[in-house]
Amino acid sequence: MSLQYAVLGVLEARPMTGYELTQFFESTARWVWTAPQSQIYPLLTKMAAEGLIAGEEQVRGSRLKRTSYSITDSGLAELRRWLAEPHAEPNVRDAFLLQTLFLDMIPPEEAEAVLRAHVAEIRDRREQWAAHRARLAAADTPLIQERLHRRDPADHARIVNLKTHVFDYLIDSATLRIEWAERAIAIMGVSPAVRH
Amino acid sequence: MSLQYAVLGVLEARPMTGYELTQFFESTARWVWTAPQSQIYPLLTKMAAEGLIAGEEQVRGSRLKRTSYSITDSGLAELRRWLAEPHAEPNVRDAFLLQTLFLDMIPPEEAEAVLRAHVAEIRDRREQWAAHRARLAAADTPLIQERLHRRDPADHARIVNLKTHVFDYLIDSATLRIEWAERAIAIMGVSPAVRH
DNA sequence: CGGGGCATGTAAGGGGTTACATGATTTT
DNA sequence: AAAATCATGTAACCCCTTACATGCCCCG
Repeated sequence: MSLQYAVLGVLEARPMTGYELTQFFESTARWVWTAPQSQIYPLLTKMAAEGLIAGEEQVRGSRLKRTSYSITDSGLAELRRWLAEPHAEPNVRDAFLLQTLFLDMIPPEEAEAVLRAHVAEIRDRREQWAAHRARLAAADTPLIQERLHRRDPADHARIVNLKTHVFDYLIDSATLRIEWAERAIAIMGVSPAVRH
Repeated sequence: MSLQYAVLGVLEARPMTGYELTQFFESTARWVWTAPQSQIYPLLTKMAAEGLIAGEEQVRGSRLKRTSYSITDSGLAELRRWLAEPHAEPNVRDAFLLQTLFLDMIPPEEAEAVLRAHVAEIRDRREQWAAHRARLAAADTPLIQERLHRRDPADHARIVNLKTHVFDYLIDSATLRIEWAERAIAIMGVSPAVRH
């Protein structure tokens, strides 16, 4: 249940409500770990019951209530425990590779269209990762600023570098996949160039 | 439900029993799509009911029964339909990147140990992918031989190239991840070299 | 005759997806 | 006054994981 640790990691920066976490996991965090709203609320209830986070009810307007959750000492300890532990890699389950494996069973033009659609999608993702990487490198997101605020300034560069490095991986892996898919198109033998 | 299409793709090479498919998805195919035995048998029953595959009961010895499943015309058509369709990329959910993102919260030595364990695991996987790639490139697995057998010899090179290309991706992505994790260790600032 | 491989099932539980549902508050 | 946004829930369903369960066949 990694989502739990993603939530703890986010709340380490500052307290948030379920709504804010939902926004976050459907927007920014989406690029490393996605979670829909229907997963967030039950998880917060469960984590609060376990004492990993503490919820404080706030009143907006006259009646509307919202709960702001902050990480507890116990939550921070549990996060640190998880972080220090190596975890087995999940099983490989890549639908796109599976599809490519059998692409010789359909006409080359159709196979090429599938590969091109994939390239377009990965290009989009890469752009968004690159944009976020730039914002992180400049320490220009609200969350990173609040996070750095309570850390030793001597460590700021190291923390920012580590986070941008994660996005570097996402960007580089997208590039690898794009170039790989383009070579796959050549192998399919549609392009006259490779037919020589 | 990609497992269904993985099964169809395998059965296109030759008919197999549930047991053989289980072996296959826990060994060779494991490197692209894993599936445990408990998923295979119910799926085969379901697919046979839908007419995508046809099961033929065989008798081994006096009483032991086993069912050999072959792909039907309808199954082949469904596989081709799926292959020609572009599929949306799944949401990103990478527990290791998540862990790395927060690795500044634990002592550098512990963080380094986590990264090194990861590198070791990916190295193992890369070796096995490379071994399988070599076997594929030489058309030296039983399945690829049976698959090629019923295809136009003019297409053999293209089919083998496409399959080895898939394993090239797995190998290259492992290399990327290893190098990335090693740079992450440098960023953690444990090694005196980077501290200058 | 015992152990390992062949062969097929099922059951419980976790996590994720999609969709439905409700109501208050703020903005236009 | 309507529309957008804030805010929180729930329910059904699918896929996957782990584990338990059963029995036959073949080889040594």
